Amino acid sequence: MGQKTADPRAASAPAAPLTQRQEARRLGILAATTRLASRGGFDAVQMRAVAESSNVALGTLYRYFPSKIHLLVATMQDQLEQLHETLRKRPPTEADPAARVAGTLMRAFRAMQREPHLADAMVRALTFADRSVSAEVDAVSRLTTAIIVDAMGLPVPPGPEQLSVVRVIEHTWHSALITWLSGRASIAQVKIDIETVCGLIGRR
Amino acid sequence: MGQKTADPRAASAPAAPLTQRQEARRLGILAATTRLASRGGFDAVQMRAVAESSNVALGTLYRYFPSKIHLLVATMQDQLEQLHETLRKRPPTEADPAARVAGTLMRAFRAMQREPHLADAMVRALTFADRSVSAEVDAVSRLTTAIIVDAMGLPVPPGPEQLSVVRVIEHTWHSALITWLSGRASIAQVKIDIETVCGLIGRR
DNA sequence: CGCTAATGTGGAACACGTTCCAGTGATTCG
DNA sequence: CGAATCACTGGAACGTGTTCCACATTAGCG
Repeated sequence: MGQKTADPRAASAPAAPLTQRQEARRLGILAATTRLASRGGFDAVQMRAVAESSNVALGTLYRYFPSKIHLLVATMQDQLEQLHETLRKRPPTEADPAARVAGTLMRAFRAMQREPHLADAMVRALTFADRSVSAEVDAVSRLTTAIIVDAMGLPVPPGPEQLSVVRVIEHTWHSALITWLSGRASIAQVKIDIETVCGLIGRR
Repeated sequence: MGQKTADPRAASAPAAPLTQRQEARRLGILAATTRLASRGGFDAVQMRAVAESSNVALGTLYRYFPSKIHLLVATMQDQLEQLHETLRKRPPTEADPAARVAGTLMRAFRAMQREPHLADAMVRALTFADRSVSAEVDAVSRLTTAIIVDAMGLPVPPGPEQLSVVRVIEHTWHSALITWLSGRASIAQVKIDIETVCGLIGRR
């Protein structure tokens, strides 16, 4: 009676396998979301509009993504995966680990500047998410961590102290992004903040 | 035409003076908000409920606070002012500036733990706020900065580098709070993150 | 091929933030 | 005191996220 079988994508791995059609639908929804978000930001991503724009019924949209927040967090995950891919192909070249991390984050930041509305939608969703989205937000967080750890060029299993530093960098990254998106900090200030926090790297 | 006279409290100082009745109303609204938030968090702060609970018509509530976000950010400002007051009376006693800041933030954190729902409502509002609330969010940010600067025991005008450090600490504080509130980080982890970022103090 | 369960469709309905308005005080100024 | 202005009330109305439901389509499976 209760469960209507598994959602088509509970967290990431151990969910229903998704047929081709379903995967295509999912991607279509994410594409529509990106499109709408790139225009009007968070507010423009209206569930009815997403459904229409991706040729899917509202109920179906909600079956794939149980809330607007889930949808936008999934979009962020999508974008981050692309970024991670790009970064793997052309990794940062700076000599100093701290500079590599700062450079990587600034690259990501520049990508956000190109699509500020999209960035707005994704970041607002990320920080507004409550416990019901924690699994998905966690996935995004792991991705971000991976990107930073890669940039640091750490030996595979980083120690707990290094992980703390990475977490603090991630905190600063998110929060600085928010202050920029809400117009309370300039691009230059975000840069300074990122560089400042990267000063934590390579110290004990 | 257009402006319906000044809102009863645009940002902070240069607004309409507010009569006693009005100030009382304002405080009543904030009290009702705190009450409701302390129970059910962000979702429980429903504008109709706030209006009813503070014996004010919905339209009046909106005249005082133009949105739910404004209302919650104002509540946070209120709480922070109280905290600042408390801290001024009993300042941190640690010898090291970094330890003083960490201790101060942990004290604030403990206050949040006592009212997690209230904290949830306020912090979610703070990070969800868009440009239309930037003045109010800025006021909160200035208050937070003041608290941290006080704890550092800095000479009155801190240099730009020190201000960057303070901003990074603030970023970490907000973001760590969010991860705790959404159940993705433990209290211990928040403590570690705060202590880690405080390692930036007293260097350079 | 037909049966059955799972999926998808279209749309109504509901909740809550927000806006608006007509009427009723309350306050101030002449 | 009278009049004008402003604030407050009560409530209707609207938009958007979310839920629900009756029906249609699809996909596997004997």
